[in-house]
Amino acid sequence: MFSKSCEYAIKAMIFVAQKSDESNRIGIKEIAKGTDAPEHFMAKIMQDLSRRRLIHSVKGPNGGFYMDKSDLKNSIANIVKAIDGDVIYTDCVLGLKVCSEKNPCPVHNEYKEIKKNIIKMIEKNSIGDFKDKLDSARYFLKNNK
Amino acid sequence: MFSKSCEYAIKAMIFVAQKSDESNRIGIKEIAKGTDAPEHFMAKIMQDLSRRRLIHSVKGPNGGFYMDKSDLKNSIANIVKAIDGDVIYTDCVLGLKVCSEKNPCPVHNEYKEIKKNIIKMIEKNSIGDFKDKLDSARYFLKNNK
DNA sequence: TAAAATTATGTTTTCAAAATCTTGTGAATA
DNA sequence: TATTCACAAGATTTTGAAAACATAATTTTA
Ligand code: FES
Ligand code: FES
Repeated sequence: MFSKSCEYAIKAMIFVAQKSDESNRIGIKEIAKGTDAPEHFMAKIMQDLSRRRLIHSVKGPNGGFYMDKSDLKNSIANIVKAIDGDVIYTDCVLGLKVCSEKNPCPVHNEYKEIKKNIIKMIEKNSIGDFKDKLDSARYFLKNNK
Repeated sequence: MFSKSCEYAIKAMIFVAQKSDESNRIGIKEIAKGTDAPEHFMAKIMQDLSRRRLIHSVKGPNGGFYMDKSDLKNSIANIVKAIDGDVIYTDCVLGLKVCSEKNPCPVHNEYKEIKKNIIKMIEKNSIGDFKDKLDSARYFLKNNK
């Protein structure tokens, strides 16, 4: 559904949202550990997110990543679009070039509703909402060992 | 959502269902053309489907692939399971090792419902149903040019 | 023997991951 | 105050593996 990069990106965003604030940044190593992601690969993803201004970063000693109030308002959809583009919005489940009413694949009508729900899922919840969820300690970003 | 192989497999099954019967087989070339798939890649997929008895094949002159009555009863889910395994049934949308109620990712509850619908979509419709849809000529296996 | 699937093997492309090099920043210090 | 140094992100390149696609040889059978 999402690319590996995108999965890591979402987890990283939620992780940073929970663990950091304006004056308390968090480094790439911790982010990688906290999300079960390979460090170098995660570093690259964080660059993308930062370049696209979905997250703030500070270089140098005591530097790291953090999210401010407005960052917390971003939806999962914004992350997905930044990393994977709009494939989720335009893809046909059977791989036709475009998904459309004019040239629908046999599964189109069934899939249409599912797609709607997927989009709702990623658009209605903001990073901030997920931060709260994680705080409640009933949700996880990695498997318990 | 599905692998490329799986997309091709589903299209091929629907195509053969529509175009063939017991005494009227259809060759790999036609299947590839009719589904916009690379011929040799599709050949391999057809082998898989045939080995797993989701479709019948006959070698030699006038040979080819065809589906009998019982083949038509297969659901899309059977194809998906044959090609992609059960990832659709077990995967976590954020890539956790396992999707479970005990160790849910932040999106688990939202995704749970979507997953249910996806499974319903692939289980409730049989290949035969899609054959009828295609016959109605309002659905397509490839893009109109 | 010719037509067709089957099998085996090879190549290319894409994606995930790792490594390395560059740039910017804060703090110590002379 | 200017210099330097270490720390941390940013950017680029390389490697690895898997998926997608292609070629060729083999078997089966009308
Ligand atoms: S055309 Fe296939 S999902 Fe819309
Ligand atoms: S744990 Fe992530 S979808 Fe169920």
